[in-house]
Amino acid sequence: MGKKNKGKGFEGGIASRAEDFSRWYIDVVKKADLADHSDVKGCMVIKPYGYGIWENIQQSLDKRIKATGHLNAYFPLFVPESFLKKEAEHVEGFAPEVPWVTHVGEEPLDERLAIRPTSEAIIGATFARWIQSYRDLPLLINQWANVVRWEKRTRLFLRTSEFLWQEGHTCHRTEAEAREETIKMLGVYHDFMRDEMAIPTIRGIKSEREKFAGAVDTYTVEAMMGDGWALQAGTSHFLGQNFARAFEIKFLDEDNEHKFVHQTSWGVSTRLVGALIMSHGDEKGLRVPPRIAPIQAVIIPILRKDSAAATLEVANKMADDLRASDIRVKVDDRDWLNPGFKFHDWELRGVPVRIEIGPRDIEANQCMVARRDTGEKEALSLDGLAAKITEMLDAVQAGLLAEAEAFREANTREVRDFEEFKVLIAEGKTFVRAPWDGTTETEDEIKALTKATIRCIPLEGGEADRADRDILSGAPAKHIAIFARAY
RNA sequence: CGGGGUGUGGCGCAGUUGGUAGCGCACCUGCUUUGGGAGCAGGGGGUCGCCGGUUCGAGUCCGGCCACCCCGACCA
Repeated sequence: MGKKNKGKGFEGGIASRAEDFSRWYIDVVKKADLADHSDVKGCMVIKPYGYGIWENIQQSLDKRIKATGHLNAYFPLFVPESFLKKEAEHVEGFAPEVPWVTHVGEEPLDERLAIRPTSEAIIGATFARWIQSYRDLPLLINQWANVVRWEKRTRLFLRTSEFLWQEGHTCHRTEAEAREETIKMLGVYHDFMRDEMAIPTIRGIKSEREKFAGAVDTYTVEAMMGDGWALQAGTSHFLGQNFARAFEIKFLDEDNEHKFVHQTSWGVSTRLVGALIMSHGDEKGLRVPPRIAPIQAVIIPILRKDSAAATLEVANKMADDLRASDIRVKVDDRDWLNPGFKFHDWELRGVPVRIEIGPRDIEANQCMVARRDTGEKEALSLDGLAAKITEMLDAVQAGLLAEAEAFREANTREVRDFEEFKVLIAEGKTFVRAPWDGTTETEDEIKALTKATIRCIPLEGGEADRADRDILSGAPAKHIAIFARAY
């Protein structure tokens, strides 16, 4: 029995988040039933609960993508080698991690097929046929798909050989319009992550070294994880006319001239589930923001032999009432587990609100309600419960965002001295804002010396002062960049 | 691709100097429990990663292979 022993040492427990963050992450993914390693190296099995989170991310983001005028379509998984090779930088960037289909049965194919690492090539070739006139523009397409990048080192959700994502591909008449689209979709990601996932992100532009193979400019939304490391949560690329030239995506303009389109592409992936875990998790496990949670409230009936049926009936009725108010509810009616076990179980899975209902409560026309984010527990009347739960879910949503914002603020520093820079990075918990001379040489040297990479030059606050000198080289600074250890 | 480590019931592990496999959790049955990880009793489940060698006998010793994990390199 010994309840005291059932903390850390308990078999069902997880590693301490404070002591071993990466072990904690794996434990949460597995014990909260989000995903598992598969029989294929580097690939994962996304389990129903984890997939439920992804589905909510998908549905919610899909609405925003459609609300900005984009339409969903689907393109092939296979990319002919000749297509992939058309954009030189692109193929060079992806070649090392592309798996190839070379045979059908025993017959070799005339041309081998890449399993898509991303779809610029196959979509570009298609767009060339779709577009004739300036009246066909802008062309605003999105696809939900799986892609494959054969990674040498993988981590559940954060970097797997196959992953699920969304990739937007657009064509525009002018560069200005395409650039505007690039920034607009970066904003859609930023707002989506803030409003739905309670994850604050920094919008910025990537350095030459970190940008997408084939892009002119790559923009990113960078998030700070619970250990202070950075995670690129989404990207938006201004492709210029690189792919348009490679695939001859041309249109006849008003002035009767053939012109190449200006393109963008942008994406987020199942990595967002990893971002969610590492942003909001705590020592007890996962904390899922209510708007994304597959289960927003779990009802735990306190079942006693003599009153079990009556208690269950009240619990089920309560669930129906909450569902009528669009709350996603589950009644945990497993009669072979005691309440204490269930409390821990649902806390580990991060369900935002827990409702306990037992004989004593029923008598008093109340229930006990606990918030996952703060741990606060209070008695609430059964009358008008749905409205109060809805209110509480909003409070949890806001609370998680506020906590994440405060954490990032507390762990961001503006630095002008390289010694201080080194110390902060070595401690590994900080976003360091520092002047950069804009050269790849300096960027590489800083990385070699400290392991810190330039996450981005933030769109807000990325301008260097005239007096600023590069943190390492001492040369006049071109930007204020954000440096951090990154996943 | 370099360095290190680990492969034994579903999971986590133990297994002395070689003698034919065990523990915890989980699972099944029954009874008692149930408001912070329940108790008792009974029960099911393993060709010890693979191949070969040494030996009367190998989870244990030797050789080869494979897989996975950790650290690095690499990774829009």
